[in-house]
Amino acid sequence: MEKQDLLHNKRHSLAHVLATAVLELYPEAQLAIGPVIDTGCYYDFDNLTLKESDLPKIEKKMRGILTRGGAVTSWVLPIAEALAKEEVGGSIYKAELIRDLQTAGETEVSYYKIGVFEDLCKGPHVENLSEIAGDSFCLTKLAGAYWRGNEKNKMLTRIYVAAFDNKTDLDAYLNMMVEAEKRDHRKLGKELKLFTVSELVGSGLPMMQPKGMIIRQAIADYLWELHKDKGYDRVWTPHLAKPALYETSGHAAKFGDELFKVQGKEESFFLKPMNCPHHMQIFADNQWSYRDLPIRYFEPATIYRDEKTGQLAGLTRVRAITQDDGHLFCRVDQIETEVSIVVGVIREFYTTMGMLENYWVRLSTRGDDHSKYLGSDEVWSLAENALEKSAKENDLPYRLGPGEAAFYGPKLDFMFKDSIGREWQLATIQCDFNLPERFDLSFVNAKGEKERPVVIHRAISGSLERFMGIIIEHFGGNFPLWLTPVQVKLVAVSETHIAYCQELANRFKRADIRVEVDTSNETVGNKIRKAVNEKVSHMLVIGDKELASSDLQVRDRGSRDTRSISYDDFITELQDKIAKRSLT
RNA sequence: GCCGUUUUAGCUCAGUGGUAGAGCACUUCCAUGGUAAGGAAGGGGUCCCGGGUUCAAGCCCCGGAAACGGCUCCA
Repeated sequence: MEKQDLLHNKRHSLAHVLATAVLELYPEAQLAIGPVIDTGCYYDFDNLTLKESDLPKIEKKMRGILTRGGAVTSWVLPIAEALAKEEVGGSIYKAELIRDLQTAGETEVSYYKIGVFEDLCKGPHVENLSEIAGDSFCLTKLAGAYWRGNEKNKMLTRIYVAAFDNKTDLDAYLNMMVEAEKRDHRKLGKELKLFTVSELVGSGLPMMQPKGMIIRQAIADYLWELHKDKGYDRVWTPHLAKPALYETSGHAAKFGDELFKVQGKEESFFLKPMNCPHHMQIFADNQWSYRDLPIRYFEPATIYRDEKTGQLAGLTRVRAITQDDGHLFCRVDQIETEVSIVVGVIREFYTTMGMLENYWVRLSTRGDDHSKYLGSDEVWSLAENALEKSAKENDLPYRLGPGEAAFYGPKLDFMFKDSIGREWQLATIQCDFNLPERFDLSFVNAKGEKERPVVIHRAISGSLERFMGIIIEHFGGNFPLWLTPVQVKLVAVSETHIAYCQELANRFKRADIRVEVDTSNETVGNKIRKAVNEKVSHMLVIGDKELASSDLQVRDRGSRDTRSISYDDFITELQDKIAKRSLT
């Protein structure tokens, strides 16, 4: 048997062992479902109220069951018989699963018996529980989870198990989690003073500290630089609009709960939850000829969404979101060219960030439930086909994502991996025939008739806040030079060297290098330690030796040694790296 | 929003119903230093908020907020 399959079986059997342990300790618990996941397995229970402090005794019970060991046996029951058995036994969740299998055309189902515990299960499992090492797993977390993942259903109690082949693999996994925690953007954001959250300001409303703003602005500037020679125009839109705007667009009906309402003296407004309707009004205030198209608007714009409190998180899920938003108004025959231009920008941006490796693209289409979407079937196939064709022409590694479309149109969603392999949905290109219809947008075609433009919605970084959170973790706080808040730190050995440090700092500043001088009344060792912890790109300790020498002694981030370089060469090196947005 | 956990000094955290603590940071003084923590003194508290129990609450109970781990959602 393949090693992977064996691990899968161990995890699967562990889910059953977990269920056995829970039933032994809490006989009234009702079983729902217990599948295998990437890092182990989980089991969902109803009629079970647990605290995290209950997990150790469940874990202990599981080890006891493994120690007793026992062969695993299985058999098959006709589906009607199985259903009757579960219904008589009062297992409502198992009965529901069986009824679904019945509807799907199954005629029989299998059962597995592990020790004394029987469960409906399609298998496969280990042959004997003795195959599972008692120290190869641990219970990691307790969570609520809706039955069948549907919010309308009852919330069950879920216990997660981390499970691997052996203790070494388990420890490696747990260790990786600890490493991931070290680069958590919330932790680094605090340590490096990049951003701040204030309970007084509000939940989901982080603020940029000066050092965080340097990074954010560098990204925003770069994004505009990537667009300015590609026919884009900058626009600006206010942060409020009358409800009628979103009633027209359909956002009010779709996202009503999540729009912030602003009450004026006489009128009420919504804080804008997105920019497309505003941009469409800018487009609409012109008489466009087909010769003018495409029209391309770009605006890094802050929008506001009243997200449910439980889903707010650091910078990655906030209530004030700054999108690097752009809307292209074009003819149908221009879609592919425009998509290609955007794909080019995306590739360039993510190459610079060192994230283009192993990316993939989801062609997000309409799901089966068409009531969730605007517009006719014809228009949707037109849009979906246009995007698929563009994906093929641009050699995008794409897969279909049914049900993942926006309510007004299909999308190409770009999924990138960060430096520790986590995947993020970032850039997006969306093809929209519906909002132009709703806003009655038009241009005059070659025949002198009014024609409806297509709108392509696109974002490269997605949101500046979220993207910042992601690159903080991607770089682990060790930003490439062009993004580093402090590019050069000067450490004065003693008071007598401060004047020279200031003079040197001014020369760096004139060369557009971000420099800081540590003049504090501390030992040199302590000042060096602080500079290292701040993750500055380059550090120069300035004392008598440097005063006497024409060369600089530079200590680069990540190195414990210094190198000797002339002032001019150093400046050239820095300016060159910054201009190229070099990753190293 | 739902399930679970957490909330004590600027930061990281200890504190077991009986006078509010440590390390780092900060201020002052001494030390004038050479590539990851020099020494001393000092200042700093709405123990998340609101109720309750108790002679007495940071600690126990109830309600709420926020953060975190999940679930759900994500234009």
